[in-house]
Amino acid sequence: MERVRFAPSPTGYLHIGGVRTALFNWLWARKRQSQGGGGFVLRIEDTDRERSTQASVDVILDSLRWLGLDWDEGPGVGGPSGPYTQMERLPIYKEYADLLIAKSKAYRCYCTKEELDAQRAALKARDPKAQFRYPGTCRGRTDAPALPHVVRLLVPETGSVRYVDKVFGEIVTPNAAQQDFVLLRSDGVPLYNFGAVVDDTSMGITLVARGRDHMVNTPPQIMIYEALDRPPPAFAHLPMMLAPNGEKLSKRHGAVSVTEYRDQGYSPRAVLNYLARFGWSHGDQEVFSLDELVAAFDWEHCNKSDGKFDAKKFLAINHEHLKTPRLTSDAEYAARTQPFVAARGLDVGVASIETVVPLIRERAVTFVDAADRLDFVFRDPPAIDAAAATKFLVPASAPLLRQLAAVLEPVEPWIAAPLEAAVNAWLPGTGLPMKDIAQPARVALTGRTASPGLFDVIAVLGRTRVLARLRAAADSIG
RNA sequence: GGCCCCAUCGUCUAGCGGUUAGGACACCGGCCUCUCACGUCGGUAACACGGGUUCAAUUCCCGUUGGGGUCACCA
Repeated sequence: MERVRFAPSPTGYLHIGGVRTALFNWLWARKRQSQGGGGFVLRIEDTDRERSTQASVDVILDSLRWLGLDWDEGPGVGGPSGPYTQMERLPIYKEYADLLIAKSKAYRCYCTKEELDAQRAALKARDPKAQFRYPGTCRGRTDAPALPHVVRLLVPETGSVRYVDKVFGEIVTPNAAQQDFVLLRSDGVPLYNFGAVVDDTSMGITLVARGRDHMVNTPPQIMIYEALDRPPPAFAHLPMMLAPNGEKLSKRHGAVSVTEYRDQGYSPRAVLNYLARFGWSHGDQEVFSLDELVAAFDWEHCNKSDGKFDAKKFLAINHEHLKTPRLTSDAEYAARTQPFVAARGLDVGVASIETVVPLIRERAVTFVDAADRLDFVFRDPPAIDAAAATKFLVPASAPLLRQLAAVLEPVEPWIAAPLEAAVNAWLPGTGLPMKDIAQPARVALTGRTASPGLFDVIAVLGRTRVLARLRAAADSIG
């Protein structure tokens, strides 16, 4: 059984790059699950007590839930390998550290941070280019567990660590590049590499997939597995998602937290679709449902080179998902749009919205955009755009709007085709082209110069409101 | 600087020795048309450079250049 995990640090919002890591793991777990066995574990790595907060844990869990990335084990759902929060696992790390010390694979170090900082500074002063490595001061020192100490791994001076990355292939790193790094801090809290290894091995993780920025952590982690006499999991590193200018993607480059995209009216599956296609491909296919992603995902087609985030393409993918009923049903579309309609001060139920989704499906690029385009349907009287009125609600159009109202009034049934037929029958007598009547009518009915097709608008609004709006507009012209 | 990684249109990518180097987004035109979209047709646009290997390199190897990651009692 393949077991993967996502192990975020609760030090802020869930970053879009983090979502991609979670997604790839999740996709793999779900794919394996469909093939017989797969598990997705969520673990909170909160050992950085300075920056970790419960609020952040909540945001991360909410974000994952919104995205639909459910976990089989972890916070909220439990599981046999808990607890799933590192600060609740301190005894386990101590147990593993003691084991390593007993096996002489690790040792207690009594050097203080101040002493080490001083050594680092001294070296830097002597040779600015030199790289400080812990000199192994406490390697042979008499053990005194009662004294304050950290636990360091005894790293071999020679040799190298080799592993085969699922996306990068064979990676060889000389041991000389490592030092006797710290496993456990003096307060008993593990450092990242040790905590990750102890958790991954004790939770039965078989594949670790994470960002390429973690690739440098893999050799030391493998050393820990070896010291523990535990088989290391497989590793897969994902290329990084950079900002358009090649820098690390951060707040100053625009929205990077999942919640922002949620609030901007993105579809969670569009977010996942864009992220999945970033660093991974499946022939020429660009648009995927979640099921298609699960079925198609593999490590072989993961890319090795870093990429740059493209907000425009992201938006285009979102538009694609909103356009396609197969990817976003009317019901879901309405449910996701409703909060944004409500935010505009319109008290409208999901059911009412659902009936008009077809009107704006091809046009709206986000659910926020959808709410905006639907405003005229639910606001009565409609908000008339001043510029639109100045341009089209001119004296000459007043009689036309009244005539149009008269032409439409008796139409039966009140649906697009006969309504359009009625107007087409009337039009020749006016000697005007359709656009000369359509634009003033559009502004009168929707308040804007751009809207869904005029006859769809007329049909949806209903006889009463159409006649009222046309006549009100004509009256307003004076 | 040490160690590690990467390199196809502006961007995301297909390609796994022989292709008119394909798709998508973006951009620019045409068509459709009651507006805006959608749709559709077409266009501009890429193998970083230098050596090898080979009958043949975008593809394999080496180097150069460029870019990135990381060097903590952060993760």
